[in-house]
Amino acid sequence: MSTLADVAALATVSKSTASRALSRPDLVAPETAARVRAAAEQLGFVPSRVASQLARGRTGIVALVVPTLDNTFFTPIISGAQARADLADLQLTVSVNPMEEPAQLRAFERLTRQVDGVIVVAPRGADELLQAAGALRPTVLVDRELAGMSSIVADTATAFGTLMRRFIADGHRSVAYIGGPEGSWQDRQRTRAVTEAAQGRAGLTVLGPAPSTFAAGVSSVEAVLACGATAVVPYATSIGLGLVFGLHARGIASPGDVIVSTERMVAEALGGGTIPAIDVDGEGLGTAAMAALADALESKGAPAAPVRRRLSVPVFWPGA
Amino acid sequence: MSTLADVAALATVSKSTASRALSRPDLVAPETAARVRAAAEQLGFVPSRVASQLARGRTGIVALVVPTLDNTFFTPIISGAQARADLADLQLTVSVNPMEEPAQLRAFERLTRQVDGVIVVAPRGADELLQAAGALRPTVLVDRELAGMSSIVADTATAFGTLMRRFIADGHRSVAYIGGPEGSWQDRQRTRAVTEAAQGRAGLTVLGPAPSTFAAGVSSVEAVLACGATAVVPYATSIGLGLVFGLHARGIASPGDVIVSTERMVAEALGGGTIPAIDVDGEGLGTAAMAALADALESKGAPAAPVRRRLSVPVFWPGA
DNA sequence: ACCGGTTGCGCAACCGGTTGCAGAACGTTT
DNA sequence: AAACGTTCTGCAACCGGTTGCGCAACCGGT
Repeated sequence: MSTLADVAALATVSKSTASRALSRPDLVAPETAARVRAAAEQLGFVPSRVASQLARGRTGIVALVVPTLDNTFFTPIISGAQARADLADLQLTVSVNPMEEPAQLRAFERLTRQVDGVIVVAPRGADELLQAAGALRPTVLVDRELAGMSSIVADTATAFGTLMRRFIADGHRSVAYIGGPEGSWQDRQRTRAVTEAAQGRAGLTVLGPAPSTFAAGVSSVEAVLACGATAVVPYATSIGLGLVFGLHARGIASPGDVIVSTERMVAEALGGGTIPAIDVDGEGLGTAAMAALADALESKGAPAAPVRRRLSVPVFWPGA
Repeated sequence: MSTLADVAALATVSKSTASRALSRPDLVAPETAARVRAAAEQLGFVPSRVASQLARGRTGIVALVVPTLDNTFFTPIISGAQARADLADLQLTVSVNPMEEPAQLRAFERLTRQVDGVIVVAPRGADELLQAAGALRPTVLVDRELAGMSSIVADTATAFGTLMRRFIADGHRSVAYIGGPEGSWQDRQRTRAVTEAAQGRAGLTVLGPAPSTFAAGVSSVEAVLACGATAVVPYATSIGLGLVFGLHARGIASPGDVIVSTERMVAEALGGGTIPAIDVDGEGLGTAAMAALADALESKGAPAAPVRRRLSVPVFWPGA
């Protein structure tokens, strides 16, 4: 393992010059920079992150907190954040933490002290916990908005409203919305949106709350049939998938007798263009969040005003 | 942010004594240790990980490399590893990297140098890449075996063989195995196992290779019907789920006309005890791998012989 | 020839812990 | 009482980069 000192010696310059040549080449003579670079190359020099972290007083690590990995909604967010982190030369560490109980908050605090900034995906965590979290380090919330904090959310509420209006325009008179987990921020937004859209134009049944699982979808078949809905908008992809499965298992055609909106990719696999779908760009959420965080870390001087972005969510309609 | 020096000053001891009092209390007088601890407490002292990493020459970070997060097979592994890492006081950083192309190997190497050890889940990566990886740092392979390297694998091959034998015993005369992604190590094991199990006892059609996706499952319906199989063992849960969907969509009952084995949880949701299933303990893989790695890191002196564990995979049969 | 202004580089002091080594203080053995 | 062994503590040198500051060389301008 060669160190900066080795490189400096080989290039016959001082450690300081070597350091500058590698990290801020504009501060040294081009010829010198080249010599140092060549020396580094020759020795296979890899700067020690730890040492530079210590010297700079920054870890260069950011944490991404997700409530669980069992939900395919979160994983693309991770990928997106990861990609963007690489760009900003930040190390990403993923931590699974629902942020719902005090013990989890403690774990979160321990984590937080070791990193420069945090991205938190906490659909259900308590407001106060999140607020406390944000006080410690620059923080970006994903898919949730909170006064005074930066956030990146997918505007699924609007998309759900659109779906609802389209269903009604298509002649559906009884529509169901299957709500998400208890306490979900997004669920509140979506419920509001679908309610407003249906207002006086069609019968809307709000089912749930339900966990975002396949099983929950399967077992919601009863309720859906009971309320006589001919179109269903489920909170989560997995719920929708379960529901369609449950319907099929009963010999009910979907799409056909009952139509269930879902997420783009799944709609493709299920019906190839015959099913209404929305396209939530999970990776986009991740990259946007990481970008916002990187910006916040950049402008270390000024605390920077909270960023608040809503990513629009396209709706795909059969035949459109 | 108070430092060790502050603590030492408050406790009127030297930095070295303060350090020892906190990390190796047996080396100082009990009374001193208590005083230092009190001082640390009073100042809310949190030792800087970075500083101690630099001094010790160990980062205390381990990396877990997974090929993708889009596959629910990998996520429990992460959770398991995470939990076990906490126990060993190791930071876990998850990196998404299929380890298939040279560029990815370079990224991997960069990552590797920053950590104490690595857990690699690379179902498809080339042997040489993995071997090269292992040379750099203590490495544990998951779900793949390679000469000279530690590995933890789920013994799905045996489980798949059992499924096959059961199907045959149940009277199925034409059975299909839907293979996994090209180059998958596990796929080779499983193909061998099912082939041996079917040997001369029933017609076996090996389909695939196919990516481990829902869509691939849906589009494998044709092939399954074409070969006249009445029982199917799919490589991945997602493939099986897609297949069942596809069958239902065509009005073919499953279970009924065609039976598809799957993973425990899914079987539960799909048919509640009517479908043969295996139960791969993903978390178990993760914890076992992390445990093995932690051990290897502990015994830094001796390189420690490679550990090779196979976790047995239970098979659930309807009515059993 | 003299001067203010770049430009490029090196010295040395950091960042915040860890640890080998030596010495002080005290107890034990002969 | 001398010699020796423990136990505890402090000094100072690390780990490997980063950066403020000062100095020398060199620039064109007058």
